[in-house]
Amino acid sequence: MYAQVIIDANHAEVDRVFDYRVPAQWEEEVCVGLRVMVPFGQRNTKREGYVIALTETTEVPAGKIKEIVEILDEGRPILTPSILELAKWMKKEYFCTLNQCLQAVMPAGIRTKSVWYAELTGQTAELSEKEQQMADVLIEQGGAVPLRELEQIFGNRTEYILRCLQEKKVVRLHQKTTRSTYKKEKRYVSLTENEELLIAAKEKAEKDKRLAGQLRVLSAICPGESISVEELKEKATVTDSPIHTLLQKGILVEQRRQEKRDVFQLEDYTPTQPFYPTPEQAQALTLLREEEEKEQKRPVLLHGVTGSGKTEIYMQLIEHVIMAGKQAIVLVPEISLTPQIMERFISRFGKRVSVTHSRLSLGERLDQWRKARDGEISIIIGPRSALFMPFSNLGVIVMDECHESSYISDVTPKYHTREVARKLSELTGALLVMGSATPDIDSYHRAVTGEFLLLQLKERTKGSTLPEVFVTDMRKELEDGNRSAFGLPLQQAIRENLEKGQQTMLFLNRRGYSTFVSCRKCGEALTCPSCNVSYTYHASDKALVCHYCGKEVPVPKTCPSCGSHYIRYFGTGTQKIEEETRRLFPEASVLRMDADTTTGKNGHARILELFGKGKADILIGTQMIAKGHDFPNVTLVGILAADLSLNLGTYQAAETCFQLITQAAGRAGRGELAGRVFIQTYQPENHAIRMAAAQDYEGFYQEEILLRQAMEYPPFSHIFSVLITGEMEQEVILAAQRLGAYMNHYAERAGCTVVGPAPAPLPKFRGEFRWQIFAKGTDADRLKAFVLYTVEQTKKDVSREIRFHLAFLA
DNA sequence: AGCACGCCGACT
DNA sequence: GTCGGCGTGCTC
Repeated sequence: MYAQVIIDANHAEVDRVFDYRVPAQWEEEVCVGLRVMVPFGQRNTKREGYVIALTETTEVPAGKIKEIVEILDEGRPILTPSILELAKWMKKEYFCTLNQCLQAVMPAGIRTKSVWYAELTGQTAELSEKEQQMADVLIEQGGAVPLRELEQIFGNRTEYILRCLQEKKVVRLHQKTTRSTYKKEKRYVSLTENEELLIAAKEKAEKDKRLAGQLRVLSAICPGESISVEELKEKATVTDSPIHTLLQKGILVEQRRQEKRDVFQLEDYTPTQPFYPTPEQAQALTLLREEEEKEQKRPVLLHGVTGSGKTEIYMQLIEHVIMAGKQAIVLVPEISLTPQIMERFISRFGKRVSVTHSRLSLGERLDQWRKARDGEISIIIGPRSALFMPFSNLGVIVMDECHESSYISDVTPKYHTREVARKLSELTGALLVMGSATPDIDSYHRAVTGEFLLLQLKERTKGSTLPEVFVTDMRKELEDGNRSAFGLPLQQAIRENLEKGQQTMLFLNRRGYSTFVSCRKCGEALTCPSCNVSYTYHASDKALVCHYCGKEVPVPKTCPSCGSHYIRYFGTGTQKIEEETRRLFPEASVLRMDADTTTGKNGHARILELFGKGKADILIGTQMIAKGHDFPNVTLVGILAADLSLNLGTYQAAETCFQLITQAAGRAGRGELAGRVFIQTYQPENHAIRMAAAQDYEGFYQEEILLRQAMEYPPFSHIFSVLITGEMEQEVILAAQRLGAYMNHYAERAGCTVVGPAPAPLPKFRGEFRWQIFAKGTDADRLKAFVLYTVEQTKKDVSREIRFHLAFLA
C-alpha cells in the first residue's frame, strides 16, 4: 500500500504529492487525513507530511520509494474528509500551496519543528586549522551544536568545513525533531468487571488490617465509575501505593485519558432560558428553520439593526439544530473584544458549548479542538479559525458581524471567511447564517438578487431608542475661525456631559497608513480622475500617487475645485487629539486607547475596564473602542473626522465609512439614558455620511450600488490583484512592468481591464519592495484564466527571486 | 524551500 | 591547485 503525502514545505516546487510505502504493520492504521513523518530529500530529513490519499499501486520507480517512518496523533486523522476537501478548494481559490491551506485548517501550533545538530563522534583525526576551530567550538558547547549557530560563527564556510569533518568521521549530523507536547494525559481507574475477583479482594481487605488502604480505595469507587487517580487519592486518603497494588492484581483497571482543559468555569454564569421571540423574530426563526430543513440550502443574510436580537435568533436556531444531533460553529470577530456574545452562549448552553480565542494557550486551543473531534461539545464560538473545527455532522455556521475586516485572513491563504464558510456549508450541508447591521455591499446585493435569503430585523427589542445624530460641517467651522479638531456643537455637548457626570467616547477613524490630502475649505479630497479613489500622499517624493493605476502628480498649491490654499495632509493621530482634549477640558479625566497605550496582551481590556468602571470621563480611540463592550453611561459619541475612512483609496471607502460611523454611533445610549452622536465632516453631502446620520442602511445601499454600477466596481465586476515582491527594487519594478505589458496585450481579447502597475500601499515591507497591479472583468472565470496566464508568462522572463501573490479581491 | 552538483573565475 | 560564488535541477 502507498500513501500520497503532502510534505510540510512551503514552496510551489514541492507542492504536490509524494508517494511513500506504508509499512505492513501500519496498513490498518494509516488513513487519509493522518499526520506522518517521512524521510525527504537527499539528506533524508525527517519531515512532517499529511496523507491525502491511499493507493495500491504507484507510478514512481521502486528505487525511489521511501517508507513512512512514524505516524503522529496516535493514528487519528487530523483532517476530516470535508476539511481536507475544503483545503483543496482553498488552494485553487487562493493560489497558494496545499500545504499552506492545510496549515490554515489544522489546529495551530502542532507542527513538528526540527533542528539539525552537528555532534562529535568521539573519533579523532588530523584536522586543519579551521576544522580544529570548529571542533573546539563543539567541545566547548558540550559536543552538539545546532547548525544555525555554527553558521553564525563560521559564515558561508560552515558547510564546507562540516563536510570535511564528516568525511574524517569526527563529526556527524543529527536531526532533532521537537513536537508539541500540549496533550495533558490523566490516569483514570475503575473497578474490574470481574465480579468474583472484586468480591474476593474486598473480603480479603476487610480481614487484613494491612490492607486498610486498599479497602478505602475499593469503597471510594462506585461500580461502573471511572475516577481520576488524583481524585481517588484524595477521596480515599491514600498514596499511590495501594492503587498501584490493586492495578497490578487487576482489581482496578487503568484508563489513560487525555485531559481536555475547560476554558471557562460554568459556575461563573447564570443559566438563561430562551426569550419569547417578538413577531419579527419569530418570523425570521421560522424561515431559518425552513431553510435549514431544505436539501439545497441558500446562505442567509440576517440584516438586523443593533439591538434587534440577532444573538437570540442564533441561539434558538442552534438549539433546534443540535436537537437533531448536529453541531454548530459560531464565528465572531476578534473574540477577545466581544466577551458578551460568549457569555450569552455559555449561559444558555452550558457544557455543550466551548470557546476558542487568541488569548488561550495553544494547548488550551488544541483541547477545544479535541473536544469537538470527540463529540464532547456541540457548539464552538471563536474567530475565523473556528471554522475548521472537526465536527462530524455540522448543522449550522453562524457568522456574526459578517462585514468585519477580521474575517479576512491576513496571512496566506488570504481567504475571506465568508467564502470559505460558504464552501464548507456546501460540503457539509450545513446552513450558513451571516448576521450584520451593516452588511457589505456585495453580500447585500447577493441577498437582494436572491442568491442569499434575506431576513430583516428592523425593531429594537428592549425599547432602547436610537441615538440622536448631528452632523457638523467642519468647513463652516473653519470659516467661522475655529481651527480646532472639535467643532463648537461637540465642544458644547462634551461640556454638558461633563456637568451631568456622563461619559463621552471620541472616535478618530483608523489611523491612516495611507495619508491623503484634502481641502479644508471645500472638503474635497484630491482624487484620481480615472479611478475615483483618493490619492495617497508620499512624503518621500512629495507627490500624490494613485494606488490603483499608479498615476503620480505633484501636490497642487491650491485646491483644484475651489482654489483655496487650505490644503492639508490628513493623518491626525489620537495623541494630538488627546492633547487638545486636555487643553479644552482641563477638568475632565481622559483615557486614550491606541497601539501606543495598549501594550501587553490585555492592554485593550484593561483600558476598557477602567472606562467601564467610570474611571474616566472621556475615552479617545480608533475604531477599536467601538467593538464589544456596552457602556451604559456613555451618552455622547463624537466622530472627529468621519471623512478619514472616506478617503482610504479603495472603492470600498464609502462602505467602510458608513459601517464605522454606524458602529461608533451605536455606542451612544446603550443604557437607559438617551444618546447623542456628533459626526464632524468636511463632506456632509457625501451619501455615506448622510445615510449614516439618518441611520438608513437601505438608503445607503441604494445610492452606493448605483455608484458601483457606474464605475463598474464589484459586485458589477470582479477584481483581481497581483502583488509583486522582491528584494531588488529594480527587478520588482521591471517584473511589474512586464506583467503590465503582457496583461495589456491580452486584455481586450479577455474582456478585462488592467489597472496599474503601481507601488503597493506598503511599498516596502520586511525588506521587500512591493508593487501591485489590478485586473478587472465581469466574467470571473475568464478573468482568473487571464491573470494566471499572464503571470505564468511573466515568470519566465523575470528573476527567480521575484514572487507574485495573486488574490481574488471581489 | 533546501540541498547537491558542477562550472567558472579569483586567489594563494 | 584550491576556494567559494552562483546557476540549475531534484525531492517519492
